[in-house]
Amino acid sequence: MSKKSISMTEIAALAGVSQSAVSLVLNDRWRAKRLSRAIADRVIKIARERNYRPNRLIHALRTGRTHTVAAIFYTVRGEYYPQIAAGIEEEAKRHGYHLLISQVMRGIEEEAGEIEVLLERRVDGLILVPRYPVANRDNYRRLIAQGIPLVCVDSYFPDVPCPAVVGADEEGMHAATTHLIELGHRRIAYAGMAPLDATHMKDRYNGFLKAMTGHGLEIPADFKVLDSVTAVAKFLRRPGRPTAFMADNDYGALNAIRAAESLGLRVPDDLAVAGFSDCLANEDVYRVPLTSVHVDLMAMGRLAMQHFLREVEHVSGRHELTRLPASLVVRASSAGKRSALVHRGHGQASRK
Amino acid sequence: MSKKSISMTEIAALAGVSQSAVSLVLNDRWRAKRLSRAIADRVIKIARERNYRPNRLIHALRTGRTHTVAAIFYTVRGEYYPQIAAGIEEEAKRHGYHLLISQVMRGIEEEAGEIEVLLERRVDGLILVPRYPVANRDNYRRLIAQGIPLVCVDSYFPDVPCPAVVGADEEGMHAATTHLIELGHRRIAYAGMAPLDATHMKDRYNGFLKAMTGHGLEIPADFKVLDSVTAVAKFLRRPGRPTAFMADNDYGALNAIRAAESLGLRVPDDLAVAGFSDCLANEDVYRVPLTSVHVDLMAMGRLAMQHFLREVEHVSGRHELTRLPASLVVRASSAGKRSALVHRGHGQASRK
DNA sequence: CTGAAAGCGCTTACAG
DNA sequence: CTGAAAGCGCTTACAG
Repeated sequence: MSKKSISMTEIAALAGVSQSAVSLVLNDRWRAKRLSRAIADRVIKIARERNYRPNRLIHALRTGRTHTVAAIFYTVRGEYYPQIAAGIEEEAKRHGYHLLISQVMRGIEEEAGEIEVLLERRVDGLILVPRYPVANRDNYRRLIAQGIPLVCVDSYFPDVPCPAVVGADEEGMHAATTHLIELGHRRIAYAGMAPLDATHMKDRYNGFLKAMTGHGLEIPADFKVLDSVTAVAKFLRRPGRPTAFMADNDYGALNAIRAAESLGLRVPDDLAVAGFSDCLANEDVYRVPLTSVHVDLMAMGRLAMQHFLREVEHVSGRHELTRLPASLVVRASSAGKRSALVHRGHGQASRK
Repeated sequence: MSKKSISMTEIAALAGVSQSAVSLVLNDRWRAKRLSRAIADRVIKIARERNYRPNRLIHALRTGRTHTVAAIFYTVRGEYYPQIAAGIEEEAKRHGYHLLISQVMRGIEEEAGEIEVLLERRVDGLILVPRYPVANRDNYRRLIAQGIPLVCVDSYFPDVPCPAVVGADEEGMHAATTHLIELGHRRIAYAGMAPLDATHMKDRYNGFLKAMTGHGLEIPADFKVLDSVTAVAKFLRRPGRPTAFMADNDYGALNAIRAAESLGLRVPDDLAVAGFSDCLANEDVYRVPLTSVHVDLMAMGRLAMQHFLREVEHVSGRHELTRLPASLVVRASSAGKRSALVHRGHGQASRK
C-alpha cells in the first residue's frame, strides 16, 4: 500500500488548529485572514515535514473540471499518430491540461464503453482521432447534446456538430495528382488503404477526381483497396498497367514501390509513385524516397487542443472545419530520373 | 460551460427519496436492502433520462486510488518511444488503468515540478522513461521513500530502489560486435548518441568492450558522441579509418550510413554498420537495411506496467532489474554482399 | 482574530 | 423497510 499523503485535517490535528486555518495557511491567505504568524509557521513546518501534497481532485469536485483531456486513438504506434499525440500534449501542458491516451485498436465496438469510462472519470472532454467512418456517430452526437466537449482531429464527420482539425486533403491530393499528370502520366491508378470511406479519405479521392477530370483524363474504374504488397502486385500485372500510382497514404505508396520492385519494374521510370501525409521517417535513406503531400501533424494536434479548450469554455454545437495547409514534396519516386533525389533536409538530425 | 452531469442528490430530489436510496438503486443493491421496486424504477428512469454518469473521482477520494498511471517521456515522437507507450497503455487498459502521458522534452529541469503536479492530481504512481542519467535521482529516491510507486523502463538507475524493465543491452551489443568481428573486422569504431552516460548506454558499451577484448582486439581510443552526419563524416575522413562502425542506437547507425555515402564509401563493403534497438520502420525499403539488435519495445512497456501494478500494491523499495531478450538481426549494412538483403518480413503489412 | 459549518458526489455503517 | 449522518480532502462564506 502506498502511504496516503497527509491531509489538511491531519495537519490541523498535529498543529492543534482548525482545518480551515491549515487551508488558509497553505494557500498563503493567512495574512489576509490575520492568522497569527506562530500558527502559520507551525502549520508550514508540519506540512513540509510530512510531505503534504494538495489534492487537486478536490478542486475538480467543486468546479467540475479536472483539466484532463482524453485522446482516443486507433493506436499510438507507427510514425503518424504519435506526432498528433505529441502536439496535443505540448499544447495541453501549456494550458495546465494533462493528456490521457486511449487506444481502441482492438475494435471500435469498445469505443463507446471506453468513452463512458473516461467521462465517469470526469475528463473534461474528448479529442477523437476517427478511423472508422460510420461507427458511433450517433454516440458522438449524443455526447455533444449532453454538453461534452468533443473535437475531431485528422478526420471528421460532416454530421457531427463539433470542431475538427484536418489537413487540406482535397487540395493536397489535387496538387499531387496534377504533378503526376504534368510529368506526362495519363493512366494513373488510385488506391487507398482501408477505410476508404473515412471522410478525409473521401476528400483525398475527390482531389484526385478533380485533377483527372480537369485535365480531361479518364478515371480508372478499378479504384479499390490495395492494402497489401501482393494485392498491388496482382493489380500491376493486369493488362493496361498504369504508369503512375497515386496512393491515399504513404504506407500504400510504399506497398506500390515494393510491388513494383518485386515485378522488376523500376520506380519512377516504369511506375511513378506518390503518397500522402509525408509521415515517413528517415526517408533520405530509402531506396526510393517518396513523393508525398506534407501536413504538419504536430500543428494539427496543437490546433485540436486549442479548439478543445474553446469547447470546454462553451460547447459550440456547430460543425466547424479547420484545415491545415498541405504541400506537395516531390522526391525520387515520381521525379523524372531516379537519381534526382529531392532532399528536404529533415529527418537527418532526428535521434532516438 | 459544459453542463455538469446530474448527481445522485439531484436525482433524489427529483424522485422524492433520499440520496442514499438513489445510491443503493444505482448500484443495484436495492433488493438486498429491500427498497421498494417502485422507488427503484422511479430512480432508474430519472437517471436514464438525465444521463446520470457516476463520478469515479469520488471513489478515488475514498480509496486514494485513481487507477491512473503517469508515464514520463522525453518525447513521444519518433519510432521508438511510441511503442513503449503503446505497450503501457494496452496493459494498463487490461487492468482498468488509464495512461497519462507527459513529455519533458523542453528540459529535465521541469521534470520534478511536473511530477509534483501529477502527484497532486493523485496519479497512482509514475513510469519513468529515463533519458538523463544524472538529473533528479535524489528526487526519485525521495518519492519512493514517500511510498510513491515508481518504475523505470528502457533505462534505469542502479541507485534508485525501484523496478526497472530494460533490454539485454550488454548481451545484445556483445552479439552485434562479435558478429562484426566474425565478419573479419578488426578496426571497429564505436559511437553513441548523447546521452552516453545513461545506464543502458553504458551497458551497451560494456558489451562492446567485452567482445573486443575477448577477441584480443584493441579498443578504439576515439569513442565519442557522434550525433550528426557531419561529425561522423569528419571522423571517417581521418587516417586509419575503421572498417566497421558499431553504433549504440539505430539513428547513430543511419548517420554512419549517410556519412559513408557522402564520402563515396560503400556500405557494407567499405564500411560495415550495425545499430541497436531495431526500431526503424519500413526497413525493407531502405537503400541499406540496417543490421541491428532487436528488442520488443511493446513487451517492455507491458512488463513495466505489470511491475507498476505490483508497486501499487506494495512499494518494494528494492532495485530490481528485468531484462528482455535482445536478438541480433543481420541485414545488408553488415552482410558480406550488398545484395544479400536479409528480410525479416515485418513492416510490410503495416498501415497508417 | 479564529473556528465551526456547509458543500462538492458519493458509500457505508448506523439509527429508527 | 427506509432515511439521516459521517466521512473522503478541500474551499469559502459565515458566526462568534
